[in-house]
Amino acid sequence: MDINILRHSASHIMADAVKQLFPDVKLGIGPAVENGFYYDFERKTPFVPEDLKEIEKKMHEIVKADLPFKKEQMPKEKALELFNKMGEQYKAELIKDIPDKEVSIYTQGKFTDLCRGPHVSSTGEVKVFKLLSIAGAYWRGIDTNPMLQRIYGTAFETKKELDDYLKLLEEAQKRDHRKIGKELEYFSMHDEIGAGLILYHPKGGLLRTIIEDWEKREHLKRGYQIVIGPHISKSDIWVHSGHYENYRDLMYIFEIEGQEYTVKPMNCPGHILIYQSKTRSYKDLPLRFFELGSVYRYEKSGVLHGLLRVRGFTQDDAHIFCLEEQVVDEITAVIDFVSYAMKTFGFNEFMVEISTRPPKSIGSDQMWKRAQDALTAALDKKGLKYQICEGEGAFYGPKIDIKLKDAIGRFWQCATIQCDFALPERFNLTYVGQDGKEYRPVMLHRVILGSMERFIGALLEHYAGALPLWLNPVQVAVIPITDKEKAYAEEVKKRLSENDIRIELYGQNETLNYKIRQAQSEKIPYMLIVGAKEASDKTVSVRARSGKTEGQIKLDDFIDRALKEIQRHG
RNA sequence: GCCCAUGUGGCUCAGUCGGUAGAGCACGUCCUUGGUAAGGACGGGGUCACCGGUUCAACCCCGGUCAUGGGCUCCA
Repeated sequence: MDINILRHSASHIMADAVKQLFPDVKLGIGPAVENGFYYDFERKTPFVPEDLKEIEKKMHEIVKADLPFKKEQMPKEKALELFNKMGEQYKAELIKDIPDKEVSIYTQGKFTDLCRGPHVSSTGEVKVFKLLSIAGAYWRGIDTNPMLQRIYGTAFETKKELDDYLKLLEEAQKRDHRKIGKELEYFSMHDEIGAGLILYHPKGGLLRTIIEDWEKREHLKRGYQIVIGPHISKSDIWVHSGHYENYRDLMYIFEIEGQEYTVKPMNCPGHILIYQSKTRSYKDLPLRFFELGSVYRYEKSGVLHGLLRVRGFTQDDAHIFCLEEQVVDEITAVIDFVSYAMKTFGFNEFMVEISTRPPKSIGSDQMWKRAQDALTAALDKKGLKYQICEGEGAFYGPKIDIKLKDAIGRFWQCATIQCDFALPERFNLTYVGQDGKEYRPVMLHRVILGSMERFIGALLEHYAGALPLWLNPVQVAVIPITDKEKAYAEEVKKRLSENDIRIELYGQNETLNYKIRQAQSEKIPYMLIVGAKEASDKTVSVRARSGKTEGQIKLDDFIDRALKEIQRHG
């Protein structure tokens, strides 16, 4: 059976139950969605969590009654009359927008709904379901429309599938980067600093440094040049670029001595100015400018979410200026870079999307077509499958988005590649061709990890906080059993530090068990336990984060092993 | 920005039909020197997010603000 049909039927049963319990509600829509279903209702007083239990109870009654879903086809006018009579103004509005002459309605028991169908044959088939949450949602998703009350639920064919799904939700909650970030002291946010602004604690700062160092090395290897721009600028540059017109409301703007300034919301114009700082020849291209660029955007308060949606963030941003005939190769190289990055950071699967021209955009149709053709050509060359998202592109060009699949199957938007024929036009960028004439370069915008913030959030959730050795801010905990081994513990610390292994010495006056527990809950990859035996033999006893222990091994052997593991990014 | 919920020591949370608060963990001191996930005792720490109102009296009731969470809309 198609799970979506089951869920759609479950949503009708829920609406039926809600109507029975709260006759004054008006129906919105109730489709099946990715992991379940929802139904929107207009109601003066919002639903409360206790209502969900009552609604579920009523739903079980409806299921038990095993009422058949009856389909009826009728002319639009008749349906309109029917739903108007029922006082369902939202349904009436939907009917008016249906282009066909006839519409179908479904009825189970006393509940009738406008619906394309299909449905299961009777309510008795919907045995396994659960209501999950209450939320507000705009009628038809338009923010000037009234806000309806939405109830989310899910349904499955078997109890086991439902239990597995609930377990997955629980697991996701355990991995929540906000929880882990706090527990493991990676970062924090503060009322006094402001919403969406991140304070990195020592461990978060170190993790970011490790990632940023990796980025710089890898970019230099691939022919990028590192550039750095200021965090504020006069507004003029954004007027020139067109961002001012499109995104003024989302920019931090302030005034100094009558001159308007903005906090940088993007890195591209800076890179463009660097490009323009001298006459460029076709021989210079491609030029690849890379910047770990911190940008600030005044995102609406309601969209902020942990590290995933913030107001201040640092992109691993680069702009590639190239000849049109180099575009496909450049995009291909970026895709290779992304694959390498993903593998390095431990993500094994990904999904690709192409987004096309949005309603609000600049540039000619011809430019958009050429840009999009270049993107698809590169993906085809790599043999990658992709989905097309109509109208989801940036205002200056189409883009490729790459989403990483994490350890529990969720997707994270990180890398994007955007093809831009528009900004070079707007800034009148040129290069001198072989014939001595001026030509327009193509500009590619791209990020590999996206933003440090979001990527760190993704990493923490992917690994549930247990970062691999090369990324973990603390790689080794040295745990002396008693104070008598302190001198040897210091020696071990020194030897590891000399080899650039990041260690923490657990020297407190506590029991061995206690210290192991601490190191374990901090998710430190290796614990080296040193007692009298180890001190006299110059060895360490190794306990891995997994709980696996091994007897004494030579300190040098451990260092060797650890360095190798770090090298292969384990 | 919109709808709903939440905001109590560093953390997790309890509590008061309105009479200025409590636990565990963490922290400090002392005792304990212990072989692979919590040794013991004592102690310090909160103007109950902020501002205003009602009241003899507000952490608790009302209004506003800020922040967080679940969604919607949005994401150059």
